[in-house]
Amino acid sequence: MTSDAGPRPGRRVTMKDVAKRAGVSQPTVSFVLNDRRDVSVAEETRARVLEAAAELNFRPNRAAQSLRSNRPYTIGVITDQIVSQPYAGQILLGIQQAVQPDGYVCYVVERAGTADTRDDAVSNLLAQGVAGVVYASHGANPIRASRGARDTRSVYVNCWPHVDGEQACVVLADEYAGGAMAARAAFEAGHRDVVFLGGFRDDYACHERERGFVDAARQAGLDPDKLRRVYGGYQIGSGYQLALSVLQESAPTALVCGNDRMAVGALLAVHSLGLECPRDVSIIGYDDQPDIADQVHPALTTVRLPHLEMGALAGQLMLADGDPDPGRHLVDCELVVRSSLAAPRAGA
Amino acid sequence: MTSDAGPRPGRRVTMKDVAKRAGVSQPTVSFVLNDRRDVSVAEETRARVLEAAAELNFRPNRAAQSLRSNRPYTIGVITDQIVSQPYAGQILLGIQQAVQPDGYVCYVVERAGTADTRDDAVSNLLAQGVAGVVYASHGANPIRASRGARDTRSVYVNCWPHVDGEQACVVLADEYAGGAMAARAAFEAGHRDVVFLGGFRDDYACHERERGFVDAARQAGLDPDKLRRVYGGYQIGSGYQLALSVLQESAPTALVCGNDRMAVGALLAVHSLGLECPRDVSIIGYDDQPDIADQVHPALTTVRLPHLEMGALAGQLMLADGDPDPGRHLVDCELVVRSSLAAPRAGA
DNA sequence: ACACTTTACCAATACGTATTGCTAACACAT
DNA sequence: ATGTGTTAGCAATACGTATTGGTAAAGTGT
Repeated sequence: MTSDAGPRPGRRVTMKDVAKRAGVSQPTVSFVLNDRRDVSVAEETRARVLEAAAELNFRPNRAAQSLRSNRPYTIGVITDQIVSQPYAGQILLGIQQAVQPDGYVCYVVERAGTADTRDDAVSNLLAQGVAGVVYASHGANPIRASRGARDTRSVYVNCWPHVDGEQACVVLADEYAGGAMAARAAFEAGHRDVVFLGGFRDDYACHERERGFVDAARQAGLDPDKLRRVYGGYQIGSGYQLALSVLQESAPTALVCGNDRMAVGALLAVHSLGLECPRDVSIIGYDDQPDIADQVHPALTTVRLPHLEMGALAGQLMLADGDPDPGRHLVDCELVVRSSLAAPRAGA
Repeated sequence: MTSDAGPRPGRRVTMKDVAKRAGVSQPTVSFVLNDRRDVSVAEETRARVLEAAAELNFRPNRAAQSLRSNRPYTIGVITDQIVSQPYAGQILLGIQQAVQPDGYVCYVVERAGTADTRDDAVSNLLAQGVAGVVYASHGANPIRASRGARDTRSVYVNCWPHVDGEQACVVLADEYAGGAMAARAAFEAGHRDVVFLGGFRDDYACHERERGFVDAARQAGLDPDKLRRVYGGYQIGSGYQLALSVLQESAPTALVCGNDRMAVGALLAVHSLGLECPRDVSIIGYDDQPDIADQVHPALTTVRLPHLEMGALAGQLMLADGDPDPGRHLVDCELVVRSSLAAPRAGA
């Protein structure tokens, strides 16, 4: 008969139930389960408590914990259009995996819509009493912290506070290194006439990647100013048009694109001009967007953005003791080699 | 001096603070704020309480509420790869918008990874004590409810329980009507030789859409068995290959695709054969995937999946009194007309 | 003036956990 | 035997809210 306990059956198991079963008091159970080594519990008692808790499948009531210790086991995640972007989930997943071992869960709020509904959502979130807020955006950019959230612990992923407070904790991809990586791949494959198809010119990511491109060109012994650099809008259509005009104007052997969607557009443009990739033109993307980069023909050589890792880092920073480590934390990108990049033809 | 209250400054405002300011007891505050009309409170007192609460910007402590009333203001959302899919956010957003007015909050758990980490995540979620769980998947399919969640109120979005319990509450897009809608658009534009480029053949969505396609053909006075129907895998590459072989074999004037990515693949195939869309071949997608359907050239005529509405419905069902209304709740899709569909050339 | 109902409010308590004293028992040295 | 320190454990309490069971005052009908 292992089932002597079974309290009021509809209720969840509480510490009191565990205490009764182990023949100790409720505080003792609390001490044991929280591994409070500063208060002494006999080893044998500890074992009995742990066993009882396991047998009853005890789960602490987070509401009671939060109430008592005034520490909510909840992290707010405020996103931009990010939720509607495919890589958004990666960041979220990274955060979750980082905080889950400590029993934390994420409350996700999309700040789409009007400013009103957004502030509603955020204040709803703060009303719940979160341990902190992670701001995550779809593209690295400044973001306005919600009013009322100024005194809340905050971590910014892929964005940063709009005001000039240097103490903000910011997690970013190392876009400069990523841009250099993409460009270097082209140069090392032997390309000399490489065009940079950037995204929004004012964009942080675009700017950094271009810096990387320029420095990589220099390192390859080329004059960056001789290489064309054009700008568009991160969409398939933009990539299509930019590539079309670039290819009609001259005959570069490689295109380094602002992201994978632009690369797909470039691919369409190459096809529509009767050329072939990578035989006539190599194409390099950015993002490693799932179901896109690896699915087009030819599959894209691209730079993977470390969204999972960025989320994980944000989660760790959020849980760290004291204020989250201020400053910019850069996470490395990774070159993903597929078939859209090849050596230029001998004649080129 | 409006600031006579300010209790211990670091603390959140509680009902006691409001009570003191309004000159009443804490229970009275509770009655007023919860609009408990069954207990009587003088109109004048009620007003005083409301004013005090507003002045102090009182927010109820959800942890305390949950503890006392044994009702967690929390809904668990368990997703599949959905978080890494672009439309996932739409479902989530829909749920949130539906439950937010009631003060509920969503905990999102991605069940990616091994079965172990998944069960960990889910049990973590249940340990928090959620009011219910919404299962959301990226493609309509059966899903195995997590063990330990069997007695929890559940709503399934875009999926259904793996076991044959008829009492499950399921929210699905009306894929049959959507498929018919897509096909009808082609037939009504004048196309006769239309090919169905399906996704996974065993897939629920593919099956339903094909049923819609067949019935729409019949209604258009065509013999469905004369129309080719081929199957692939919902990816760009699959659409590319299917379209390529279909177009090389005969000359259909329209392709009805399993989703937008397959449609993009089909577009690539059309281009690579030196044809033009929609002049030579019309293409119809499915999903209305953001940044894809509206960005390719030509922009895709497609069927929008009502993810936002499905999420909202799931949220409503979750909050309904009593058990969630069992059965399949179908949500309508919507035809989105863009330029990839045109009338067939006169000669065709 | 009396009983009875209604109105308006409050004191007390419960929810499950974490923490702060306190007590009892024992070990050890004086 | 006495003091001192350590170990092991529990009783009591606090967190903020919702609910139960009162009580005092006012109103109503005779």
